Amino acid sequence: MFIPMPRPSHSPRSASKLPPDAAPVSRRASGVSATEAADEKREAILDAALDLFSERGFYGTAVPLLAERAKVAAGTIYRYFENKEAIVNALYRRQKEFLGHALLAEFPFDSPPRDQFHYFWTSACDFARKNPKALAFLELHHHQSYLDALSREVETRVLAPAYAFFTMTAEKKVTKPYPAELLGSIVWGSFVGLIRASWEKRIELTDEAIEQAENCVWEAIRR
Amino acid sequence: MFIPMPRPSHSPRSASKLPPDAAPVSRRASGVSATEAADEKREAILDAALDLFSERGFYGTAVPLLAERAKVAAGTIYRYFENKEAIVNALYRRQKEFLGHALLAEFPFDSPPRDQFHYFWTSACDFARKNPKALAFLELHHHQSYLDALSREVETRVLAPAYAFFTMTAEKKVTKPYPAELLGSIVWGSFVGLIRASWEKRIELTDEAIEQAENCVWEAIRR
DNA sequence: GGTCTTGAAATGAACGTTCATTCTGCAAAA
DNA sequence: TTTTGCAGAATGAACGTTCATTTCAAGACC
Repeated sequence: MFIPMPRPSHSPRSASKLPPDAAPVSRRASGVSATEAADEKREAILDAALDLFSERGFYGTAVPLLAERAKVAAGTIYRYFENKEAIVNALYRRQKEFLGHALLAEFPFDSPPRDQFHYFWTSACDFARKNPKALAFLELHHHQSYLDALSREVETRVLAPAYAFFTMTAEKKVTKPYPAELLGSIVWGSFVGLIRASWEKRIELTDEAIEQAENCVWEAIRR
Repeated sequence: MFIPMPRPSHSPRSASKLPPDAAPVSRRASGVSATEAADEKREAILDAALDLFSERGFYGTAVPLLAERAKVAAGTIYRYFENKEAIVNALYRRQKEFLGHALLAEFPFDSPPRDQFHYFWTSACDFARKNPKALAFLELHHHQSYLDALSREVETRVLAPAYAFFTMTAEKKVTKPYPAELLGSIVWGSFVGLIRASWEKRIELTDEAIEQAENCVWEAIRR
């Protein structure tokens, strides 16, 4: 039988203070399976969070539901994350970095700008097709109040190469002599518009449609 | 002393069934001031809802906070709206219609497509500058699960003229021979991208920037 | 005077979070 | 080889709070 006890008003969670963004690590350095299991659980929580946050948003997702989806108990979540905000921030950073890597992984730095743009456009569409939830999550949670300074920093860092590209191409007189931020917002806006249209079944995201859109957007920015 | 009563699981709100989207109306047809006062209160609630929903989203906005912002008691809200969902739906419909009217009010039906596009682009940017919250609300709540069939119908109806425009201009060989939905998603996506960039202070939405963006987007779609 | 409107208070449900307890697996002891 | 001890991981009921919603006494209005 359960007997409720008077509880200390602010117990400092004993000795182990959780590092802000890391999985808890077993004390023995040699053992692997325990750490792996912990990592798996953290992954399961983040996977469930991606599912739910991208569909229902941050406030629309209850922690107990998140726990159920991740197949862990509600309390377990708080072994891996300080609170609900920490989950959304960890996920945001991860997905933003993931997107950044997808766009930069094989970027043809030595190719002409038109080819570089082609690489960007097809990589971005590929990312959207393969990771629709990741993109939906990033767009839905972008610039929200619960994102912390580190998440915003990641955002800025991932965006930086795009501005560099548009500054460079404008200098080379390949693209229009407009601010890099303006061209960037049109390109990214078009991309998001296209992807959202495909999510809402207004268009089908075929290779042909992607190529047509690329053609449009290049015409938008080229001089 | 309060004696809790068993409550009907779905009480039909006594005699007067609230019409889904109208303010409660006094029974007398001649009287004005009471009806006006009721209308004012309804407006105050919708105004507060626009403020809060556009900043914090649907789930992130608490009804008591909404009441406080509208300078009305929480209970009063339920005299004007059946529930929280009814508020967001009423607001969505109103703002979508508002946007539709802004874009169609003085549409130059007899002008050449390029001029029509210019009218669309400047009207849309004007709307975004004058009603940033309305646009933020519409973009944030677009295609969300709590929007009902009527709201989606309004969405479709307001979108229809845009498709008609792109179909017509493609037939006239003015714009690229691509599906209207594809061109539409690129144009609207660019517009939203531009406006969001201005909200996030990445660009300043000057007349010059609007003109440059218009130039880009027209180049994107023109043949 | 009778009807309608109001909003403070009340309500139960659901929220994020906590923590006493149980489970688990390995290492030392037997 | 088996048993025992124990620390870390996991659990889920309970907590205090806040949520959306309802109630109802008192005032406003014709």
